Formats: sequence, C-alpha cells, structure tokens
Amino acid sequence: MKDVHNYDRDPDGSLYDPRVRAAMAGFAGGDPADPLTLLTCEAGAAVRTAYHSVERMRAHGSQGRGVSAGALDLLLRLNGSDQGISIGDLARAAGVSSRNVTGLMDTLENDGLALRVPDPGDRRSVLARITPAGRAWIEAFREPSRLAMRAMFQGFSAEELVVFRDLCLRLAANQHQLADRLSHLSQNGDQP
Amino acid sequence: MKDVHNYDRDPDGSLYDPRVRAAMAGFAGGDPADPLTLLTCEAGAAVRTAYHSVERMRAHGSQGRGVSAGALDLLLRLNGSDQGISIGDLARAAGVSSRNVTGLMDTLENDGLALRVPDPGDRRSVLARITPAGRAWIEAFREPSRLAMRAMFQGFSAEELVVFRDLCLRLAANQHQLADRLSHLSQNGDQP
DNA sequence: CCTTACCATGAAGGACGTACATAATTACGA
DNA sequence: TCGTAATTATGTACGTCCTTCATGGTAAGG
Repeated sequence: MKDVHNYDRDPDGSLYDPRVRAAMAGFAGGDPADPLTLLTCEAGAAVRTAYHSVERMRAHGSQGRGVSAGALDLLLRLNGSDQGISIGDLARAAGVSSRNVTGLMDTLENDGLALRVPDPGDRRSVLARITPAGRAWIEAFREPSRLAMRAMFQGFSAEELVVFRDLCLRLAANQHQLADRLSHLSQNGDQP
Repeated sequence: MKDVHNYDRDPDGSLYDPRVRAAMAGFAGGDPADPLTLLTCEAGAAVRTAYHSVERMRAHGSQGRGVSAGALDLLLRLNGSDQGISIGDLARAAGVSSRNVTGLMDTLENDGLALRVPDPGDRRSVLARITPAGRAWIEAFREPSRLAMRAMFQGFSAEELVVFRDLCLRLAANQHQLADRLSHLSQNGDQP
C-alpha cells in the first residue's frame, strides 16, 4: 500500500504524474495539432487522484468515529439548516439519487445523529433534521477536521484555493450542462 | 436526479456552491481570524463534486461498453507498456490495494482485454499485459472519449488545465506525506 | 540452511451508488 | 368534482470499488 510518489515537474514547474502521462500519451497521443486532449486527460486523472486523497483523509477523521463519507456529507448539510431538509432536496443538492439519501439517513438515524420528521406542508415528504447528538458529533469532529484540512492544503495560498474551487465547480457545471443536453437529445428527436 | 445547479459567484467572479458554504459556515465558521479553514472545506467539497462529474462522464463513455471505471484505469495504464506491469506496481501507481487490482484484472481477463503472463525475473510476480482486443477496445473508445473530455473541460485554457493538474497533484502529495507521517508516528513512539 | 520479507490471491465484508417497482399523497385538467 | 398524471420516500435487487486478514508460493540475506 505504500505508494512511491514520484511525481515530476514540467519545465514550468507544475507537477505531473509520469505514469499517467505515459498511459495517456499512447491514448490521446500522437496528434500534435491537439495538445489539449492530452492535457484534459491528465487533468481528469488528477481529479481522480485528488479525490481519493481527500476521501482517505476524511476516512481517517470520520470513519474512526462511526460515520462514513456519504453520511458525513448529509450531516454537514443538515447542520446548516434548523427546520430540516427533505430527502429529495438533499439528493438534488448532493447530486445523487434520492434512494441513496434514504439509505444514508437510515444509518444516521440508527446512530441517533439525525431523525425524520413529517413535513407539515406535504404529507408525502419527510424532513431530515439533525439531532443534538448530531450537533455534538460535529462539534467533536470540528477541530481534528480543521487540522486535517489545513494539512491537506498545506502550501496552498488563499488565491489558489479560490482558483481550485472555481475550476472544480466549472468542471461540474460543464458536466451537468452536458448531461442535460444528452438526456434531452435522447428524449426528443434530433434537431431543434 | 435532475440537479438544479445554482452555483453563485463571489465578488471576484469565482464560482462557489451556496449550499456547501451554508453547511460549512456553521461548521468551520465563526472564527474570523481563520478564513482559510472555510476555504479549504469548500475546496474539499468541490473536489468531491468535480470527481463525481468526471466519473459520471466516464461511466457514460465506458460503462456502456462493458468496462467499469477502475478497470478502465488499469487498461489505460497497460496500454502505455508493452512488456506488461506487475500487479503490485499497478496497485502502487493507482494508489489502491493490490487485492483490488487482482480483482479488476480478473474482470479484464474475463473480457479478453488483458492477460496475465509469468514474470521471467520473479516467479512470485505476475505481469499484466494488454491484449490486441484490449488495444482495439481502446482504439474504439478513443474518439468518443476525446470529445467527452473536451466537452467536460470546455472553457478551460491550457494554462488553467496545467494549474488544475498541479493543484490536484499537490493535494495528493500532501495527503501522502501526511499518511506516511501518521503511519510512522503510530509505528514508532513519539518524539524523533 | 533458515528466517524473514514479499507477491498474488482466496475469503469475507463494508460502503456507495444505481434502476425499477410500489404505496401514499398531491397537483392539475376536463 | 373526479380522474389521471406527477411526485415522494422507500422496498427490493444489484453492481462496483475498496478494504483487511489469511495463505501458499517464492526470493533474499544472514
């Protein structure tokens, strides 16, 4: 499991993964008129790597306390709301299926960190709400998590963090727009 | 599953997710002497979002052709090598357990896209090698994937792609250094 | 030679995520 | 008003990724 992390640096000083580049060169490779394809492939792989790193750190901090990654996501969102959030809204906010949120809420409810209350305005709907125990859990989680996050982003300036967030969300926005277009294409015919 | 994607923009024009910020404000929140913590939390959440976007696009392109995300990762790496790569090396390169790579190789071998050959230099080791069918699969996958990647990173300049890759890998490098330090700490006593 | 370390894999399990079907409820149109 | 369609949460059933621990085969160094 020990990963010999030999990233290299391009002439401009930016990091890259030589193994990824070797793999992608044979894939996106030969066309010199299209250097952007190689770059996008490398960037896509880098996102994957970064995500795994974040998840691993998160696991160290939360999994040891009995809450998994997806459940933590929900709990943090619930912590930002007092009256509760419906299952569907949570699913849309997190970009996952509502069935998934139902399952995560089951585990949170079993642990006593959240509970379901009926939505007074819609009897089909269920509001998920954080419990005092949930808030206490988050409170205990706060400081170690803060330190871990700071360590993860060690060496990042505030400007770099902002740029990073912006690039990540632009990626997500592009994907979403694309997915919408694809689903509309498959629903309708062809030309507008 | 339709996600109403209402990201907002900070005064400087950079994207942020208001729901994440609301959740994180209550968590990393109040301390005005430490604005970086909120930023790091937002950045961490953004990585997660971006990763899911990439995975979803990848699923559209490959899962429909019978190869899952992890297996595709392996196949691309194998495509960059002719004589083959050992299971352990693949695991270290991808940052996952070797057991995991064994399982993914099983599926690739069942599909005929890769095969195992004995390592002439070490009879314990097994070299994973791509087959002609594997290369043909990749060839067929190349053009749709290229288009999808270009669409995903639409609006990204070459410089932004480089910066993005650099930031992602710096994150991964930090995490790795941190994990090493933690494991050493738990192995040894305390002070150096 | 023999102990130690390494390699791939079997076994078992956890977590995330999906699709489809269903019952309850709401919304809307004739 | 009544009936049809849409929405909400959830049951059922899967698939994939990833992990840890245990095991048999092999290499390396004393």
